[in-house]
Amino acid sequence: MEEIKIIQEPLRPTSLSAEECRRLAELLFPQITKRPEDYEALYPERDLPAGALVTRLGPSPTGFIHLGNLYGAFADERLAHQSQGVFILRIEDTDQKREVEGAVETLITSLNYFGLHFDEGATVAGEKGAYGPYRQRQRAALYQCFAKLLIQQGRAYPCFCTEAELEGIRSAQAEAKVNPGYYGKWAKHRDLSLAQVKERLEKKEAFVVRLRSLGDPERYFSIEDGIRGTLSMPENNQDFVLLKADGIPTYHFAHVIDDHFMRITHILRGEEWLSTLPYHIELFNTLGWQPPVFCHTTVLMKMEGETKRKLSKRKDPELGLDYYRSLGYHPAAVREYLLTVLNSNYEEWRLANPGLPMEEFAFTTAKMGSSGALFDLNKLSDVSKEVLAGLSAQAVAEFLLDWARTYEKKAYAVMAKDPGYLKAILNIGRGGENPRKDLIFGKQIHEFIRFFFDEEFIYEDAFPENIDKETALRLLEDYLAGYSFDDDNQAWFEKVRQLAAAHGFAAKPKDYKKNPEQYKGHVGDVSSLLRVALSGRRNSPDLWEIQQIMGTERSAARIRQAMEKLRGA
RNA sequence: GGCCCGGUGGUCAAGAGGUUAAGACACGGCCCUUUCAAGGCUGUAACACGGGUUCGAUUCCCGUCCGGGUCACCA
Repeated sequence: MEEIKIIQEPLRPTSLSAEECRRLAELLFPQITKRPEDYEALYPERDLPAGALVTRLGPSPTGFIHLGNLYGAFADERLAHQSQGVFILRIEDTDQKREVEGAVETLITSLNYFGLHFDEGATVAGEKGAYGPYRQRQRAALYQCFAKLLIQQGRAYPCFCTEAELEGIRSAQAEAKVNPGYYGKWAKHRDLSLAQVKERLEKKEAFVVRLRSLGDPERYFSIEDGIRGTLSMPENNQDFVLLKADGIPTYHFAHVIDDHFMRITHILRGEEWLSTLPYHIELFNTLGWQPPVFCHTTVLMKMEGETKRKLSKRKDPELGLDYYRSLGYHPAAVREYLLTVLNSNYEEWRLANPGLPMEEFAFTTAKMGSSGALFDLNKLSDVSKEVLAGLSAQAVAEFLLDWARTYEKKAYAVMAKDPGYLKAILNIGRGGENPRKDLIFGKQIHEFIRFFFDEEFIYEDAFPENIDKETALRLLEDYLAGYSFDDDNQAWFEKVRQLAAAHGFAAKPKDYKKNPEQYKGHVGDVSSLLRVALSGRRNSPDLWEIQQIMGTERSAARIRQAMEKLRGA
């Protein structure tokens, strides 16, 4: 990775003396007694094989994750695990207001469901790993230690501005047509004297800690992004907030400190962080730490009307992970889909290696796209069909039942009654060179196979219109008389041909096409009649096979039921 | 609006200074076929625009346009 230009000479050093800075720090953080080097010792460099990557997922516990989050998380997971590195779950709970009860548990369960497992970090039970705690609010003392350090160094200061004062600054800036923000001469409390601070403190005024930025936005630095290559950005000059009034850090401060002390090597995050990268770089430089490799992923987009839009948790609840889970998408299918979106060469690899587990694919950040990808349901379906077609009937049956048990209880009761039957149904067209691919997700599979179950059987389609009622009844009656479970597929269909011929239908469609006036129809029409009788549908898998699975009794009952229906009609 | 990131068929995308500009999904046609699914063959369809640099630009540079992101004591 390329070296980052270090921001050097202070533009406007603090007006306080070194001694005053020390006293200020002590005044603000008397309770902080640990020193920076204590933390360096507490969280040592990791002893990992060469080339091992340490990545982290840092969700905020707002109780909702969508496909876009999974997308990034999956990249993190692959990078860590394929390099024998470490994959960490860190809960970024610095915003108490937005926290949702139980969100962490939901989050972990969901991620696990989709095959993401963490080596270190927060767990449902608590946490594991030597670099914890992994919930940021529990690391308050650590952040405060470094806030204190920066104040000692004259690189941070307390700011007592109220909401109204900040608003005043913003409107003045708007009027003057300059960039908004707390910086330079607009940073009112940047040069408060020690006495002034004391005075406000005595009045119990709340304060935040801000960085005393030394950057100059006229100057640019370049940085190598793991996904996007060389990036050119202006230096930061914002005195952004490090510690909020409650003593809890902002994302910016927590991110830099945690990623340093958890010894993270690669930071994957959404491109919405690109514009604050200069904040983070200034912080890393100020603290004298080597920044990890930044990898800014593209956000997953959604089509809204004519335009693309970033996935939003508020507007797109249907893109929430639980949505896919509740519809019964197989986790492997979702993973497979995500991988095709994540790495452009994955599909190619998959085509060449149909049988290999996806873990063997060499995932790289360089192959990740940097333009916004649209979530493509068609593609997900296709991938899903492919994945399900590759599983055994047993595996599909288990998956289907697991899904139905929680999301489709009635269906579960029906399907679970006879596991052998269910398995036989799901085995239709499975295996071999060109398996059927009509199963996509749980709910859809259930719809697809429900006609096999008497409890759920209904006539979804009408009987063929070109066969009159009398003929239809006679056909069904004769069919019933001639049917034998022991016939093989060919023998069975031969009988259907004969049956068709006996009732004035062409035994072969070609004959019918040649002389349509000589026939009532052709064998296909007769099949169609049988198909509706047996399955309630005009389209279904192979009829002979269906009857083999349903058995003589059930099949015969269906035929009789159809006759009843015809008579009644 | 400032700043940042992007722009190759409908979608996802490969690609290199000279290619007939891959592939996948979707869509159309044909074949196979008792329906469906699968399979085989095949077709429609793309380098945002304008300037440069160059013998040659979709590829490099600049501008324009378009899309997205971000400008919080949210992450």
